Amino acid sequence: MSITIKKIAEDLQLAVSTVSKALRDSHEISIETKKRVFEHAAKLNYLPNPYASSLKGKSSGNIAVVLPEVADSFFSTAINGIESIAQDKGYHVIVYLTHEDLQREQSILKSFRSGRVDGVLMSVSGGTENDDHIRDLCEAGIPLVFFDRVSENIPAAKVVTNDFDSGYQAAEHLIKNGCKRIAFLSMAGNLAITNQRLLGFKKAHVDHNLSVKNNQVIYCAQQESQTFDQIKKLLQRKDRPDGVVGSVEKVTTQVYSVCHALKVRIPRDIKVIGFSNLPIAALLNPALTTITQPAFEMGKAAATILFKALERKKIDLRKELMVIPSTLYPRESTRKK
Amino acid sequence: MSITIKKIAEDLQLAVSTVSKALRDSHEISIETKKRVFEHAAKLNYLPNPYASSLKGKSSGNIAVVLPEVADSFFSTAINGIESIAQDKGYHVIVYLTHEDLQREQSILKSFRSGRVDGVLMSVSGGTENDDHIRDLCEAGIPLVFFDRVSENIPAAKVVTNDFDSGYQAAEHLIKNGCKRIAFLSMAGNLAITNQRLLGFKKAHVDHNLSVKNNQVIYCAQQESQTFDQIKKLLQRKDRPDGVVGSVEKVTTQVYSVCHALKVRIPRDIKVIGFSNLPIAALLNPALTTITQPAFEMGKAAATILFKALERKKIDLRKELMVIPSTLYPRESTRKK
DNA sequence: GTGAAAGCGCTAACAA
DNA sequence: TTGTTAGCGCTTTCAC
Repeated sequence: MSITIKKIAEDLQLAVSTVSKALRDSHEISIETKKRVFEHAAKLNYLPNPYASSLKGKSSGNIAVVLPEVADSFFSTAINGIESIAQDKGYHVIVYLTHEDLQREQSILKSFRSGRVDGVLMSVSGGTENDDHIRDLCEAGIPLVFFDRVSENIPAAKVVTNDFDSGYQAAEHLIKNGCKRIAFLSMAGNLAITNQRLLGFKKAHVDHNLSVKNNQVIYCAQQESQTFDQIKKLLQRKDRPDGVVGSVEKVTTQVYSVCHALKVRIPRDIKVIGFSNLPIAALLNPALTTITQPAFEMGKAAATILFKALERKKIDLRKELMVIPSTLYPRESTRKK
Repeated sequence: MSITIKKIAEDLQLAVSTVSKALRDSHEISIETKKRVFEHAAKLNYLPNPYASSLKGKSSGNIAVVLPEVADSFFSTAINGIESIAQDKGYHVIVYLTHEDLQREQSILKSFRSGRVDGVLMSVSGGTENDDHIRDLCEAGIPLVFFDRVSENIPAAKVVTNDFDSGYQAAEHLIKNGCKRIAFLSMAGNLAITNQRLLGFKKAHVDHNLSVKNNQVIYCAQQESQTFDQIKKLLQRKDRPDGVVGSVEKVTTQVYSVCHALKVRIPRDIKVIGFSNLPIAALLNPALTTITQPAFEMGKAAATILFKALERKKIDLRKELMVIPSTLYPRESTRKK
């Protein structure tokens, strides 16, 4: 069996409580005794049983990261940021994937009320029309920090990028490069993030005296093959758009696939800009103009806020809102001529 | 405070043990009582405290996934596979990143002896020259399943792809398409996986009466910028290779970056094939010929083996070895003419 | 400065 | 079929 405090106590002819205190470097214990305890513990490779401490203490040493998916450059980079902070703090990161499924998200969040995790970082799934489960979690007193995909009406800490501005910039970039009929590829599910981007997109049109027709906004399905078909149909219209904004990475790469399949030339026939964190955007055919989010920083920031709340309870998470701007990288896919 | 068994017992005028048994659907308890307990528990939203059960039971309900990094299509897809199985089994997935750093890997593995996780899935880091820490973990009796990047000499379960064959195929593919001087981009750190691929690569050369000079094999640094410089130097040699095999994804995309920077044309000046799980390989400029590993399946398989071991202890993990073949997708980057 | 003992929430003998 | 009790490993009063 593994080494316990009891074993150390016996070996050293001390009481369990003395060893416990010594290990936590309590001032009640003499230097001498502490030294003996530390040395013996090190020799035996003693590791405290996390469950015993959690049962008493109340803190599990775990945080949850709830994501729609992980095979996406934004999320995998964000995990990196989160993990870097968590490792510093000695916390453990439990990853949960919702696959954009509301039911799964609900049952995952519900399980957090068991105390397995001390706090939650989350990017809501696209299927989340209903956010009672998130509200319940907050009301249960479990610290929650949203990042990227937030649930707007819930009073919790939020780390986002400047979505409205980015949508505006994306549209303006295309307009300045000569586009007149720009399609916006959103995602099904009424996400705040894509809504904000769409609002910015529309505002840019207004400011440049262009109108946005309803059929220029496409709500892409979660399923890849369906999205492909939707985009295909879009590009086969007789009034085919001359520009496209992809509101999330998955959708943007699909535009490329469809263009390749239909032999629609980028940027000549159609210009493409996408929200994406792909490190290889510049290597695509043609190089993809991107709005790139500070994924690593956002992960780090969200984790930092969460730990601040975990350490001293006084912080009011409801008021925390952090906006970290994205960057537009112009590349071949939106070149003017 | 949260709902406990004791609370349920009091409400229902039962003993805690009765409630405990009822909740586990024990046959000792009457249908009637079970029904009352279930209903009341549901009404109160009772969730068992995972620490209390773990303290007793011995099983934590957590598994660890130890990875060099997460921003890599192979690993992020593998996590998907792992998570899908874990969610089925009601297990929680704790992710640990080593960043290819031996020390970090050591301290992470050491922490597992505390019992926080019931089992470990791992892909070893490139810096792992020394594997005592892994051996120690196994000897501590914690079930371990390697996937993809295995430590060959350690007697633990392994899920790999056919690395030797894939290396062979990669080289042969280039040779058949006219390459005479093929470089192999390995990774620093003596990984079994890249070694196997290299051996296959060499064997293909022998079989086609070609020799492999030492300077055709490059051991790329962990640091991106250094790798870039190494590849740059390679492509600036007067006897520049006419083909390149990238043994891991990170290295392969770097070849593209360097070619773009140096205006070396693919496939005309140099043909490129890479081990990669990038879903957008076909969209690169030019479309990248890949050896694609069954990442999702490998993750799933590794998790399945681990859970088999966790459920019935009789399985001998040391003997488990599963080989799932990769697929070569020929694309533009290796086209003959 | 050190030790004895209670108890965190749950499970599993053993009793009734 | 149900209840009593001990104990998992640790922390935390409270005595000594």
